[in-house]
Amino acid sequence: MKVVTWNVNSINVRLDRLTKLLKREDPDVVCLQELKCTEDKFPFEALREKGFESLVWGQKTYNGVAILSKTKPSKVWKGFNDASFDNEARMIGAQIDGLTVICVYVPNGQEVGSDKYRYKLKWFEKLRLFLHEEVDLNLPVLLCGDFNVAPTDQDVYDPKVWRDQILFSEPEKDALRKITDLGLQDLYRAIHPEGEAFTWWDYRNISFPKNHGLRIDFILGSPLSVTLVEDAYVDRNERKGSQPSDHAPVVCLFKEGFHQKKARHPQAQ
DNA sequence: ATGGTTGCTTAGCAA
Repeated sequence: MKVVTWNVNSINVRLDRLTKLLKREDPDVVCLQELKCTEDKFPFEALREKGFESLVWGQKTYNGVAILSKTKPSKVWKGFNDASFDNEARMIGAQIDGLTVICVYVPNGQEVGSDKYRYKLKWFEKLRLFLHEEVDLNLPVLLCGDFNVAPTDQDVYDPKVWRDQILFSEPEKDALRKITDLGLQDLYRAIHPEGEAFTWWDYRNISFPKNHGLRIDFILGSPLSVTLVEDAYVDRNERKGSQPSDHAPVVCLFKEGFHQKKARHPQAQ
């Protein structure tokens, strides 16, 4: 059982790279962010030919999220069912053979102190409440996506430069920590407690050749999923070559039996 | 140095 999350920065520009990734990694589930297209322009058929059914919440020009699966996923959420947040396509959730998969594209925030920054912090709090109230974290749950926050000093190339900057400010880190405090563990760090593994490099300033990156894309897992993690890595090579996304995919490999896992302590309602 | 690059859309915004 393999899960991939990737901010593609336009699904149609990245379709060729995506189909090669599907062949190379042979994942079971793929979470995509920043589709930058509406559902009528989403390449359902091209992905079906590669063996994947797609669940899509699109938006014109901006945002857009999708979950691809070899087995047909059932839609459980498109957004928070809250009109004050659901004008932007940033969250989609699916049930896939007893596994709950939630795919998020957290707002970037643009600049510390801006309106977009305040919206980002509110969005994080909405996500936390949603997870707390609507998701049974005693079951196998994966929360995957672009969180637009680097949690620790080793997740940025120069913590002194990034101190209090967007993607690394303390309120953003606190907001992410409140998500992980629900019991959702960073599965990359479960396998690799130390060391750099950036997932995003700005297109500007030749950031990638200088490895001026941040680790802001994660697969977070509920306790049952942590017990089954076998491996986790960043597909850094995907950032190389012609027309890359500015993000690299994050991959998580699980032992067999994931779908059979049942909660030991069903959540009291 | 208020820069730089990419994508969507077509001059300006978002990242």
